[in-house]
Amino acid sequence: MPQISTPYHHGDLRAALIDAGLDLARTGGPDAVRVREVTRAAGVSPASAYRHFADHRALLVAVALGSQDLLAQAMRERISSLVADASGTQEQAVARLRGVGLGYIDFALAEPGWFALALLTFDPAGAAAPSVTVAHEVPPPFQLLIDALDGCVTAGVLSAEGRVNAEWPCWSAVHGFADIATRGPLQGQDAPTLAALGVHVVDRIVAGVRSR
Amino acid sequence: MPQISTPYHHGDLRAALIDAGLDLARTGGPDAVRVREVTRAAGVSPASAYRHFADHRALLVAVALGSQDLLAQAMRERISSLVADASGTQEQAVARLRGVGLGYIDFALAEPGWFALALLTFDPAGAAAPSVTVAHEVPPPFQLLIDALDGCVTAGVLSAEGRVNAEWPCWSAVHGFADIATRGPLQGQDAPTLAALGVHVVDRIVAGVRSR
DNA sequence: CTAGCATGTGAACACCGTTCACATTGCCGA
DNA sequence: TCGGCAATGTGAACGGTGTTCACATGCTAG
Repeated sequence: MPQISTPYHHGDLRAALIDAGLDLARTGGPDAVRVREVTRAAGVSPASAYRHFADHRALLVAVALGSQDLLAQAMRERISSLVADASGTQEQAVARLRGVGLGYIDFALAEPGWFALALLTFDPAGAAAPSVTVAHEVPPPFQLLIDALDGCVTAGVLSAEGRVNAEWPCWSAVHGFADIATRGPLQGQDAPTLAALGVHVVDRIVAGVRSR
Repeated sequence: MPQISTPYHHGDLRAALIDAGLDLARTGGPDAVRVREVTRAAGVSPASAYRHFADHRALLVAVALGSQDLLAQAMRERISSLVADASGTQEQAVARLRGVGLGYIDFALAEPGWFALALLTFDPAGAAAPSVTVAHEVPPPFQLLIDALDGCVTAGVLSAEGRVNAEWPCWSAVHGFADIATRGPLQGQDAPTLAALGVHVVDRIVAGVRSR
């Protein structure tokens, strides 16, 4: 975690506030990360948060970046086991593409609170870029998708023509399903059903992108 | 609009509050429909809202149902011009399916505030079913998708095997793109680009569902 | 050792959702 | 016709929120 300010009175507030925010968001979603609750959980005064964050939105974005890291980490672990498998590159490439989508969906189903919070990170209006240029220029989860699609091109399962703008159908389908399953009409369905539907969605969109 | 209570003092508050809520939500999204603001816009005391709605959530759901109707209406108008076209039933069926998806996307892009509000309707935890059984059992926009897919089966462009659970890939892709374009990284992109990407997403998911 | 500054605090303000006793108004039966 | 009743609207209040500001505290550079 990029931490510049040296610990003074507390030790490292800012980090402690972000951790408390992650705890609250895990069960309560984005609405649960409130200035007063977070500072209360950290055993500190509400006003102290404003020494480290400009306002409530800045705190929210900081916690959201944390949950986005968790999402990216879960996706990487999901596909790491596949890359170790040294089978044919064609199958491997599409397996990685599927793994990216399924990792995204699995994380959303397993941690809906964190997932809903991570979505705030994709909103450019909210993610204030600190001064110059920064990491998080393109969100890590999205970068994993781009890499997987590029891998499909080099492996020959996707033509150069089929590659252009392929990110959006893929991300749309996977993200849309995660949203529907998490906050929409599929909410509360049993886990096996949701997992099966998730696989179905990924299979259909991969087929659609390849059919070109 | 289902309106049971007879107008007493005001004329028809409830309806006036819902209208005011729609006005506020159009520019400000779901967060803008607040009890105090809505009653203020209607020129009435904040407490008066509680004669017609149990709490803030109930008011929000009522306004969301209104915006959902607007969404369904926009989608119907989008496909109505296609049904008039008496060409081959195969092309007609897939054109209707595409029209449903594009109507959904176009509405989201044209009215992001209303669209974000309409999403609340798909959440079963929020849409309180008044007593027995009701309309809105399955949301009208979703019903349009189901009908379009069934039409593809009868027209022969979709096998019975390919039809099962086809709603979810379709809705996921279209809804996911609408969400990404509205609140995500595509937010603020110019309209022609978004429209072209929307067409691309719809084309890919339709191809994916047909390829089975 | 001391001056200065980063950090944490307590109280206050405005806004929000919500409740409650009370005022107003239309309707319906005697 | 008229009186009462129930439905509707009101003003003030309570607890919660984000946010600010003067003030207290304690590390650290010189």
